[in-house]
Amino acid sequence: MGDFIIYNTLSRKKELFKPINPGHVGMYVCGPTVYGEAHLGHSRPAITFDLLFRYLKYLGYKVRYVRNITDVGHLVNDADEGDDKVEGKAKVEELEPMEIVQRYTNSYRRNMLQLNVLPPSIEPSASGHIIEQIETVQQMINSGFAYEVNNSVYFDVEKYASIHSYGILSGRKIEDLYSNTRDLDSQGEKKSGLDFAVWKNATPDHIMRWPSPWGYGFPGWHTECTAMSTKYLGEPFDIHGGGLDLLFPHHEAEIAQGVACFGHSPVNYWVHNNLITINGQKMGKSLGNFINLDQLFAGTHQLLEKAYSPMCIRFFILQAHYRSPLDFSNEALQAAEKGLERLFKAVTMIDGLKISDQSTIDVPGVIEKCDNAMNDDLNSPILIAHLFDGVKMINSVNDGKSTINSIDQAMLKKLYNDYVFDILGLQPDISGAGTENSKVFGQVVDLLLNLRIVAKKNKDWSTSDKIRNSLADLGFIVKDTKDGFEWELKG
RNA sequence: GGUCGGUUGGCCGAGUGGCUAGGCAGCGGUCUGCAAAACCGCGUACGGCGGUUCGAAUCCGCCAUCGACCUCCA
Repeated sequence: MGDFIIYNTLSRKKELFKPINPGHVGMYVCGPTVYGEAHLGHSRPAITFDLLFRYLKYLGYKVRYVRNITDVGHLVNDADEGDDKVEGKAKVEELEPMEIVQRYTNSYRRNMLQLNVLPPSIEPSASGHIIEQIETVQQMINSGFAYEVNNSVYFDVEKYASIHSYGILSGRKIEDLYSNTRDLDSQGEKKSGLDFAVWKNATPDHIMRWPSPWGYGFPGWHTECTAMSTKYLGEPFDIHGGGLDLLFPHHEAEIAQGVACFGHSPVNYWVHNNLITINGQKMGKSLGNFINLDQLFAGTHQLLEKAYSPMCIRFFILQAHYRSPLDFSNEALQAAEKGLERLFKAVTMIDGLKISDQSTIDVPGVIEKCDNAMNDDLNSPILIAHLFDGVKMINSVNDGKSTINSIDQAMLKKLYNDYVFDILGLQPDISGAGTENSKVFGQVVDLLLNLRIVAKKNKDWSTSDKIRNSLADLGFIVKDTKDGFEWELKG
């Protein structure tokens, strides 16, 4: 567990990571609201924190990773008015809200599996933690930072700000917030426009409502994260992650709620991933550039020139640093696709490299650079750059222009296993490989190409080209090597 | 309007006060019956204008521009 540095939004600095309990890390990440298909936007935090999860484990930490499923409490329009998102979707589709929740939870998990995102240790849902949330609300009332009005409970931001500082995470000043609140009229029953609901009264026409000390209702939009993160990770806990768009007000409110409940800040390290744009534009439903992951994998969106595999998407996202904005375009994705292919190809060549007594390549140097890159705030693009330096070495040895000894070969093997597969979580497409059918199939192709070798020996170029061209028409790429051939089937 | 963050070669995308990022595409070469792959070499970029400095793409100021957040959003 070396010196792992991570950027903390709270201090706006890179900090040395030190867990509360040596050897153990508690991490909470804001998961999806399950009222629609998972889209491109969901992939970035999932992959970013998957990378962090994997790297912490690689460093030897025992990690408890909690990622919630929000299935209640997020409102469609104004913060404290309008319908619950899940309930709204349920009405449109004429389904039980829990059917909506189940359907989109399933599809989210399926998409995450495709992206090779590891399942979190615990995946709690808001609707399954109503009792905990009621307790959290009660704690806020007891400490004097929340008040009840007409069967709803609101967080008293003004009172909180008079004692603690509201806005430490997002860098906002309370005065600015007042002057910038767009809609002072919608204050309604709240004491102040800045106050937010922690428990909301619900009339009988709401389907999703639960009994509470304040009557029937549902929890406010920030309550679940405070209740569930501290239930499973304690307080304070180590890392809280999420998209940059959640910084304000969601995470700011979580800090305030945590302080109100426990008397101290609930989280040591706040980590935020940047957002994704498409052709330089923000992704938005109204802009027509909202791409679901299924559409991306199938190539069925009008902005897509082709389908992109989940691994291509994963690699593309990892080629940018998690705190930088990332722009999706067909050109960029296709570049990533080709690069990834080259990387995988080199990895499969390591085992077959010719061993020499001496190495003319610097394997330990590459390893050190890779470690340094990841230790510096998860710099996956730098890591990948160094892995490509290694690719050059592998190819060069394979080409007979450099040599490698057995020790370096073993180190190289471990390096790529650790970094490509375990940490970056990239995996070659192995669908269909290894089955009895595909074995026989491969043998048939080998047979044809062996015939071609004979033709080549006889300088019968017309036969040799016919075999290659015919196979090419069927989607095979044939490459001659010094002592034989290679082939692959393009999907 | 407020807060914050960008602006890097054909495209994507790192980065540091002086030392080649990397990927993709392109060009030239080696290899090959041809091709593909691979290898070698090449392009010499940092929004604009000032300033600090022996030296700035990297620090400071101003301007331009883009974006995020300020309202549910990953």
